[in-house]
Amino acid sequence: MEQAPRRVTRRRVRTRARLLDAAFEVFAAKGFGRVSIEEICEAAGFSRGAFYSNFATLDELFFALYQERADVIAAQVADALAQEGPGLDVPASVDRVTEVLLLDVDWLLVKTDFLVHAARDPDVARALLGHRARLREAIADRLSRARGHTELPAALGDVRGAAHAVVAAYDGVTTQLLLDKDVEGARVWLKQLLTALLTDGGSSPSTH
Amino acid sequence: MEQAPRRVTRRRVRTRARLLDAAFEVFAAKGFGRVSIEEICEAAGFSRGAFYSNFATLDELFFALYQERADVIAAQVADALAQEGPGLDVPASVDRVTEVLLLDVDWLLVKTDFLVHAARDPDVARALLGHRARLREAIADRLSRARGHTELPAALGDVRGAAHAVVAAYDGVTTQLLLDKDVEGARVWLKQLLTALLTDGGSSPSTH
DNA sequence: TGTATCCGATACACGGGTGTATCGAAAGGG
DNA sequence: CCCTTTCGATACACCCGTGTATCGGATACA
Repeated sequence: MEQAPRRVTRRRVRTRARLLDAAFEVFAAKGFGRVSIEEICEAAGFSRGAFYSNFATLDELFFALYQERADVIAAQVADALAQEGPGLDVPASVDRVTEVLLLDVDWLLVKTDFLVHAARDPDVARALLGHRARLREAIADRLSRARGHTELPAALGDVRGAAHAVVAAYDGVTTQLLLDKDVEGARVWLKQLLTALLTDGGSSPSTH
Repeated sequence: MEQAPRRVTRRRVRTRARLLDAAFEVFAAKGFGRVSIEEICEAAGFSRGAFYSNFATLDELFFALYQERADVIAAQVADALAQEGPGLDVPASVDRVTEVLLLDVDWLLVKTDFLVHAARDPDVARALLGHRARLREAIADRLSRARGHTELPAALGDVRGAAHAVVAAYDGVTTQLLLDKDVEGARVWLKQLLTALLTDGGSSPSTH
């Protein structure tokens, strides 16, 4: 298993990275499924030989691409959640997280392509589900640490239920954003939705 | 403009319908973008000539397919919302609507494909946005008719905001459903989310 | 039933993407 | 500084899907 190359190469990682970056651009522009291997190589300034030397199939590249970027985003979110001491109020965290998320529409496009892809491939679906589960867990942790400062409404059950709701709200807002491309609107709307879900009674922040 | 055929044909509509049905199956199975015109024709039992006689491009067929099915679903939802007199409580409507929605995972697959497609084509996006706006309007109507029986939490602003939230919740639940394929779970979860959003304080229905 | 029209099947030419095999050049160890 | 190893470019054979033009059978109307 794993016939590793003897010398751990160096330019290899560079070209691999360039391929992934180019793939991101092309995927965002045309959508996975309407993209050929050639296009990606051309965008990266390589020939197809470079591709086949680094990946076996387009799916494999797509998976690597998603994993890479998703990990970065996840780290950013974790950062935003972990900042400040164990017990700040939820609204502040909401603000900070919504600032981090929903930034890059291109990423959302690729992400949704990946979702659609995963929906038809059980293995990929498992991976994505795992990723989402980890995200929910981080959110649940944050929420439980905020207990006492802001009590959650009981409607969603325990903290994990609330985390689930947060993710659902995020996905819902994403869907609309993909169509109207209104990032700022999506941000305030997400903030509103989250505070409505997470704070009991949900005192409207825009009812000044 | 519109060079209409003299005689309004008859078998034409039959083959067109068969093509659309076949397209739905193939799209659901493989995803738009990984489907060739030939595949659809083969699945429908036709040759490519039939296709080009009825549609100019795959996109056109996809649009027609979406419009057709979406209209059916929209009518079903409107039905479910319009049933019973002007002022029943919201939870009952929630029950009935969640019963209608989230039934067919294949439809969700195609629908999401269409979303991804629309996200990259402004014209299609406009159409989809219009469809969603009409849906929100129907929901808002229903909610305003229920005023007094169940007061909404103020966090979402007016009734239109609440309708927006309902759609977002639906989209969010859909995303998860695409991955875990757990229709019953999604239904329960959507019901829970909606009641949490729409009833003040959101008394949990499972906290007997 | 005849007949003008329509519809879908067939044939053809073409472009483009795929995967593999081979080779020259870069990279890094000794 | 040489020399082995690795990487990516090039070339080749191939398949598949597209779009169009043409034709024969089906269809609807008189």
